[in-house]
Amino acid sequence: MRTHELVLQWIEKQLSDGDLALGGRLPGERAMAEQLKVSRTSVREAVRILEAMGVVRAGVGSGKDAGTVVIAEPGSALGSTLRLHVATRHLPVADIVETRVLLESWAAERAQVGVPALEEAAELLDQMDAASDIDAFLALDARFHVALAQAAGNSVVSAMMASLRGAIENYAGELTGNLPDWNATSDRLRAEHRAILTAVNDNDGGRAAELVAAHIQGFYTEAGVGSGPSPR
Amino acid sequence: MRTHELVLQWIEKQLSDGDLALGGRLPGERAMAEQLKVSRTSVREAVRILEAMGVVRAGVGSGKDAGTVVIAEPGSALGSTLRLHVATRHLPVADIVETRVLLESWAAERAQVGVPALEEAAELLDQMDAASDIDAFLALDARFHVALAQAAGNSVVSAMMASLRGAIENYAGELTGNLPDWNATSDRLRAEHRAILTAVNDNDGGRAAELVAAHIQGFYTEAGVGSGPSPR
DNA sequence: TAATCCATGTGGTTGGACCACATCAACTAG
DNA sequence: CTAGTTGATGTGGTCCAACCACATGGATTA
Repeated sequence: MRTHELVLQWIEKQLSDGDLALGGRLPGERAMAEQLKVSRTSVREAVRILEAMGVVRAGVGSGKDAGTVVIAEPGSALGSTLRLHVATRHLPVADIVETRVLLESWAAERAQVGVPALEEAAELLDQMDAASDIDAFLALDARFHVALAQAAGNSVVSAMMASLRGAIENYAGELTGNLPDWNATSDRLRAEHRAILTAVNDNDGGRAAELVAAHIQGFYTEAGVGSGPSPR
Repeated sequence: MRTHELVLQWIEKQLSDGDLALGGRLPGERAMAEQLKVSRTSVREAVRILEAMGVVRAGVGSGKDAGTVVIAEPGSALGSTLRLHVATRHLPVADIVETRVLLESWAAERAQVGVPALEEAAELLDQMDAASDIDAFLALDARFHVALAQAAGNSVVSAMMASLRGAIENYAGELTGNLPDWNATSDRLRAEHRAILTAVNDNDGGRAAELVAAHIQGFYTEAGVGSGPSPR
């Protein structure tokens, strides 16, 4: 077993045993190295991996944001992983879109009316009406879909949703340039968003799921993805 | 931007541009360090992250298994990430089980008859009949479910399925000790597996999906998970 | 009293050294 | 000429010692 894996094991045990909780701080790199009888290099390699997994965040200096603290951001970590595998052509974009339809439909069908995430989703729609440029619109769009997924109350589904969205984020941004009429498209997307949220708030899960599926597939089909092999 | 992130960016670009393909070898750590004008340490940190993401595999020595090779194993990488987040209590086991039901039901419904994965699944069932100890049974069980998921032809769903299974693998192993009668349980599981595979081969996707959902939920319910808060 | 300076502790980076390992070519003994 | 041995080579794995940038907070000073 390699040295940095030993460090990883030790930290994972601290987490499992509850000795290290969310928001807690890891010992300094030098302290851990001395305690585990390994070099600081190996400790750093382990911390790097945890950072890539979204389990910790490292900050320099001293005070509030300093040190290596335990966080919980599986979404961005999974997103980076998926993005890399998309780059290797091992994961086709079409499969990611299909999976996104699957997860988001499920979430829309089970979204619980009255949770904070739905209120946030409604606010985001208002902001999208006022959004001027495409990038701002897409950023709000991403947050809307994540909020919708959160309303179902399954943190794993939420995390995977966010990661799928993140994995093809740049890709989606490039696609908008190919659309024939962005204004028309954005108007349609806005209307579809409203319809989805209305269906959810009416407790019509089945309809919400159908609308979500059509919404996502519609966008990528219009942009030239979703049917046929991945163009990337 | 930190130095190792620069290296990551460079490698990701090599992958995106196709200069580095699956099965290809990265330049040696010393060569990359010199080329990118960074220290070998930073290069190593980047390689570590890619290794944790299941994008590369590092091997010492020389020859066939030596050097840093591009691979594609998102499943195990995502599994490790999820396992860590379960350790932080951020991802409840119940949510993972629920997500697994979602993905596997979907896959069972869309499994394509005649693909190699289904043949492998059938062979695994035969091996499970001969499995003596619990661990061997569970290992074959895991492979069966992964094979079933692969039959749907969506690599993202397959990878996520494998990762979910891996994230709670140890957990599932511990649970079997709490079962009242393992022999009875394993007989039931075997029968359910046969029924699922039969439904798939009969092109009865709906029934296959129902059977899979009941199969997974049944196991975890019997073992004391799936309802109520996570016990871990 | 208020502004400044510096000691302290954090992660970030570097260069160099050495190790274990696997291969392959050159060499040597038969 | 063949078969076995040996050493050169190149890979990742590990460690060390030093230095940097940064943020804080207490000591010092105007």
